[in-house]
Amino acid sequence: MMYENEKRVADARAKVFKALGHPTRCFIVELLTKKTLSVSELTEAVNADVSTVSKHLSILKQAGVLTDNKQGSKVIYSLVCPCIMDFIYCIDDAIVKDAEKGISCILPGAKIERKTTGN
Amino acid sequence: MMYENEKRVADARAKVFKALGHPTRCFIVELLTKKTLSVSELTEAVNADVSTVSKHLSILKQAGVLTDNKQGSKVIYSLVCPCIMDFIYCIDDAIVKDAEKGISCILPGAKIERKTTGN
DNA sequence: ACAACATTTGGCGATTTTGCCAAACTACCA
DNA sequence: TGGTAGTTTGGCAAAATCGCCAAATGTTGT
Repeated sequence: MMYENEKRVADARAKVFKALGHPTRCFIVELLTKKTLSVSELTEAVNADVSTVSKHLSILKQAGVLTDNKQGSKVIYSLVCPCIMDFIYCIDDAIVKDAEKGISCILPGAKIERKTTGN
Repeated sequence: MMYENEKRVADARAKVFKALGHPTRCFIVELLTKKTLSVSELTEAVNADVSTVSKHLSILKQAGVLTDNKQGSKVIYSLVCPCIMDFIYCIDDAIVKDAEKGISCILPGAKIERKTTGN
């Protein structure tokens, strides 16, 4: 963390990870891989206050994970880069491997369903 | 977020992301792609209090990102799964793409050096 | 212009994270 | 056994995050 550039790179990466580091936000990202959704649709899906969801969306957008698109009075959110999901699957693999090796059972009893390439 | 399993998966994923969601921890992970390092070596590299670094390491270990290995009085940390770095590069790509598209310039002026496959 | 819907923003208490210091603990060595 | 280097843990104050409510803003249709 000595040099400026290192610091900047670490900050930029951490910002993205931090944005994804909340269960609701992870879930939102997953939902958006299937199709674009409005704030109210997302709100219903995640079962939280609209204002809370709006703030989560703002954090994800700020981090560059999502974009929004105004359609009438609705705001439609979508993934900037669907590759983010590949990336989440990579995490899943690591989690599952961990569980198998008994190193640390992060995910007790949960089933992770992984999509095949087609979407 | 309605069903138990969805919640558990989101929690597990978020835990990993959260662990990576701090500049110092991101940097530690990057250092460990090059070679395994002891707590004191890492402490010097990141320029923070030993106790702080130790706690960061504990968080990364708890999340399943790192393992440790006691060698004498030293504790050597290493990446559980080097694939985590591919995954960080994937983030970098997204960041750079963003910057290029001007959607959100997350990383003003920083140069991200990406390793080729050989390490 | 008004009402109804969709979303964002401000604010606030509650909780969590962060980073330093001091103290405890462990392993090695003289 | 005492000393020292390496690491972890406890504690605490400062800072950040979270989630809800209320209020403001924007949009559509009448």
